[in-house]
Amino acid sequence: MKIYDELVARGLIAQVTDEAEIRELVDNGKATFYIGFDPTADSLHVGHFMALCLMKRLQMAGNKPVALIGGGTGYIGDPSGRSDMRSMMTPETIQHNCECFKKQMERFIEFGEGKAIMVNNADWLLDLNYIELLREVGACFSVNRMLTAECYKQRMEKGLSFLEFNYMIMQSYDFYHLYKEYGCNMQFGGDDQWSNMLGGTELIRRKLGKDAYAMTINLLLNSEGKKMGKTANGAVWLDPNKTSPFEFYQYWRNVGDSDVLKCIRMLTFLPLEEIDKMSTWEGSKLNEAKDILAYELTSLVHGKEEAEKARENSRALFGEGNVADIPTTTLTSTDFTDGRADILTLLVKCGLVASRSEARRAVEQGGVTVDSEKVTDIRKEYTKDELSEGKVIRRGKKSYKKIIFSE
RNA sequence: GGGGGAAUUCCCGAGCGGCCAAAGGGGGCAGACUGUAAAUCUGUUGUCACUGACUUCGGUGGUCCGAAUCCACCUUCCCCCA
Repeated sequence: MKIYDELVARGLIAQVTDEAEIRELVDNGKATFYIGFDPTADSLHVGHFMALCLMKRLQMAGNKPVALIGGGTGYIGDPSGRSDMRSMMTPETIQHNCECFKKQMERFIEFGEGKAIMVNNADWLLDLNYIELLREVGACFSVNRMLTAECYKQRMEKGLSFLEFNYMIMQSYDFYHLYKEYGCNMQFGGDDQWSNMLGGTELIRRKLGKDAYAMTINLLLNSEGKKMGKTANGAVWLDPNKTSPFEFYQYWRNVGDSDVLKCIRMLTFLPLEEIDKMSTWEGSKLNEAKDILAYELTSLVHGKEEAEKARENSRALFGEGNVADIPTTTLTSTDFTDGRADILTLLVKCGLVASRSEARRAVEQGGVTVDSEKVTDIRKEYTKDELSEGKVIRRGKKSYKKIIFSE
């Protein structure tokens, strides 16, 4: 199966400017394509991960990827897919985020001679001259047309600043620049980028009279149409310090039944035939698919070893087996009063709850377990001796900590 | 530039000068049921020394025995006209 068909089969392709032409380019390794990443945070997240996978898939098919870091566009902020204004980032933050992105990307994609290249649009955007730009590029855009773009329509009610309105122009300029500089003839991006990407192809056509192509990938939505990769605490990050491998694993282990197959198809590199076999699985059998999904992804992002650990710990925690390596909090004498510490203190100290009030509630509602024994008394106390061996304290089904006393 | 409106707890959103830690919904958390799923039901959701006390309603002052509620100024946002 050629790469284009595979992308279709995996449900990745959302919109394309010219299917026949793109298929031809991509299948024969003749595409030099770019994907842009705006440094909105100090770590990549799942959405970026999908884009990186796409890069990898296309790279394996012989195409040349260009990873663009939005060190320049980050100064503006993309209004697409947002109902509110982005807060402006300081140059320092942008710089820092760019560095973080760069490091993370290098783990997924091979950069170097004849391989992928990485560029930063700060290098050409920051020095643009306003008047020159207006004359050179601004003349090619119709405000009337821009306003009809879906991404702006959504913002017409809430308000759209001129700053953000210009984002599309900057992104278009990027494409134009890369086309001239690197012969980059194709752009990929999330489906919310469609209008911005079309802006680029059009600019290239107008300025250079050449054709360039754009293709968007489907956003990863769950069965309810909400973006995946988000938790109550924010995004699921690729940085192990922000989202631990275990949490990462658990996120995927817990996806809804109706989303498992889709995720496996879109995010993993498992062969399609194997995935098709899974599609007949039903009911509790689907748990196996979830396990595969979680393992595969954790392994891609954090490496085999971490994936192995996360899987083992999960099994130990939710099934049988010994919990081998779990997050541990070490207490010292100062955490004890008269050599004792009550359950509420322990819960707070190990970070399972935010306050003593919350700890109290958790205990009162029967959600706290110490070494598999339910704790119901909020005054229950533990001595240093009892904790010197370490105890596993668990809040609810899914959060737990090992707590240990050490002089 | 002129006129009008708004700011409440994680979010949306009610809120009469005392009965307001503040309705309702969403979300979160916990429990039951399960398959670490979904749906459903129940409880809970400011803090603490928890049958009580303390700190919250954009900010700063003021009126009052008493202010989320009234007044003044400030900040921010939105709408209409230009």
